[in-house]
Amino acid sequence: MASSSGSLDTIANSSNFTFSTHPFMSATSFTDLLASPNPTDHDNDYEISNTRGLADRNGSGVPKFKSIQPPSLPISPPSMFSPSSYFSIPPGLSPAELLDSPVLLNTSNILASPTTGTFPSQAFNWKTNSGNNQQNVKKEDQNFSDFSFQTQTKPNSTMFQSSTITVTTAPPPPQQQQQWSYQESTKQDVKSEYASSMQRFSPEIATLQTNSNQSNNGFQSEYGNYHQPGQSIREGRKSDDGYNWRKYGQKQVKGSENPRSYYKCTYPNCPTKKKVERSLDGQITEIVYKGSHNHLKPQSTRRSSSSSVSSNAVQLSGEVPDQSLATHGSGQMDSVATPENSSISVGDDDFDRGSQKSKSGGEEFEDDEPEAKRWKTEVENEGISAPGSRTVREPRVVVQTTSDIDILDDGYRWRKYGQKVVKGNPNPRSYYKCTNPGCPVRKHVERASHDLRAVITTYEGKHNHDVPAARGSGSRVLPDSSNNNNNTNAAMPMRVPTVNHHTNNSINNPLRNLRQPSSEGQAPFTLEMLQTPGGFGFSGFGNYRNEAQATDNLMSRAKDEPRDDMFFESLLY
DNA sequence: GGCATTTGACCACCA
DNA sequence: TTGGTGGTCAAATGC
Repeated sequence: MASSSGSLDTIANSSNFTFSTHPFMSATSFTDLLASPNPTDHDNDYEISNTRGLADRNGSGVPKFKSIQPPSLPISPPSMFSPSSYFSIPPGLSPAELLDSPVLLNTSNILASPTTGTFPSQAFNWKTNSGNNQQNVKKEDQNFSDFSFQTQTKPNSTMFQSSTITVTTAPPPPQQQQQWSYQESTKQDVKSEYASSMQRFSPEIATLQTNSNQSNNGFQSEYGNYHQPGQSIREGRKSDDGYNWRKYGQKQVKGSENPRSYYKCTYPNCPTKKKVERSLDGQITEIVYKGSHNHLKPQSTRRSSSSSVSSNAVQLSGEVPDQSLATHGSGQMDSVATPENSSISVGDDDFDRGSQKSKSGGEEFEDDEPEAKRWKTEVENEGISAPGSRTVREPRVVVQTTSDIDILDDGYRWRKYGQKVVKGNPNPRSYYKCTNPGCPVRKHVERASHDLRAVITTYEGKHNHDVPAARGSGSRVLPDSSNNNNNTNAAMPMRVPTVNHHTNNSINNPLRNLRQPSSEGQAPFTLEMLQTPGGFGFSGFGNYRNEAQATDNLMSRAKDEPRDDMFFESLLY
């Protein structure tokens, strides 16, 4: 429902953001690229799982929908072949600034869910299957830009990353491909990067940008990282997508001649996994991500090892000693804005849910499928595991739905039941209900109109049940047991007690929220809120005033919320 | 020595 | 209940 409320037309029409025609782009259609004899060269190709219902394959075995570049693809260097060159960025305006620009932010009313980062399904509809590739050409072009605007719904960095997605989605010229292979000489790396980006793009991982400066820094950092001459191949493999992975298994799956490798994120307690399927010639034919990173992307400039990750953790703990922050989301410290990676992992339930939605044929957010089955289902639904269905497949990246997804933000499971743009805020407000039977608790989330980096989460009602046990909770052990005030489930990433019929403004007091989760356990803030232009919450709370302003506005609007809910209730029930 | 990868075995899920 | 399959474990191996 809400996921489909977006309008591509709206996005496209409202878009003031234009793509400059890249020399290569003009020479090669997107579709052509997709049909490239060397699919893996288009590592930027990836497929979003939640487009499953939209994406399809033609009979030729070549996916009709190519991957779009993951939103969080590290900002590429400003080289002439840089993806960013696809954008027409006004002189003197940095990409980050552009992203911060109200123009960009306002170009689309289709915002990702503040909590889940969910985008309207149309947002990823750009790959909608249609009959043939030719038809897709224009659609791709159209949706191409649409997609970039969809990403705008994310906070700054997300938007920026999304923009990157758009860029890389464009047919990369041979030269550019080499440029894109910056991080690794291997095609795999690029794909992985896309996948990783996708991860961050996912709801579970709300990527946020602290400020333009940081953005720029991150830009440069990423750039420098990927051009580290001293990076060893091995290192590159580990950090192909910016995260560190450890291969823990490989299998020859039925129905495919390609071996499937299983990787785990090496970050302690990070549940993220991915499986990579490679063709016999070593080209990646499929990447499926499962779960979301609950940590920062390791500094790629450093050796890709746990040490770099640890450094991030230290940074986090040092600047944000608050446990609530650290536990918000997946139960561990989510990403923190850093010059390199101003992102926060909050949850990628959006993508997951989207995929689930497509799987369930309309029912949103069904997430009861056993985790073990989810991988399988994901693949099967994609039609990629069907024997004989693939010859030379386009590399694909699937953001895997995880059972954890819908509990990441506050420990409870939520079902989205509506979305609406309320007065005073152009940003849509996503409405959620607790999925526990009989539980009256609802919440709605929206981005502040004044500061899209601020997210207002309002809870209503009180949970009449405990925090649901996290599926696969066995691995979800909090790094600090003290975070788990409610020992109902030690594996729970975070418990967020609700407040009895009291509207909680998430950004009422960012500082308070950040440092002190309400005694009532409410988790009014989101990590995104912390990502203010000044790196709020991580860099000295430099932009607190903005937060306060947004809060004021939000507070005044909170009064209308009950009626909004009623509105949806009337519509949906 | 530390870390990642390999690979056979084991486990869980499902039909 | 059982076999097939996918996912994970963990010892061995390599870098």
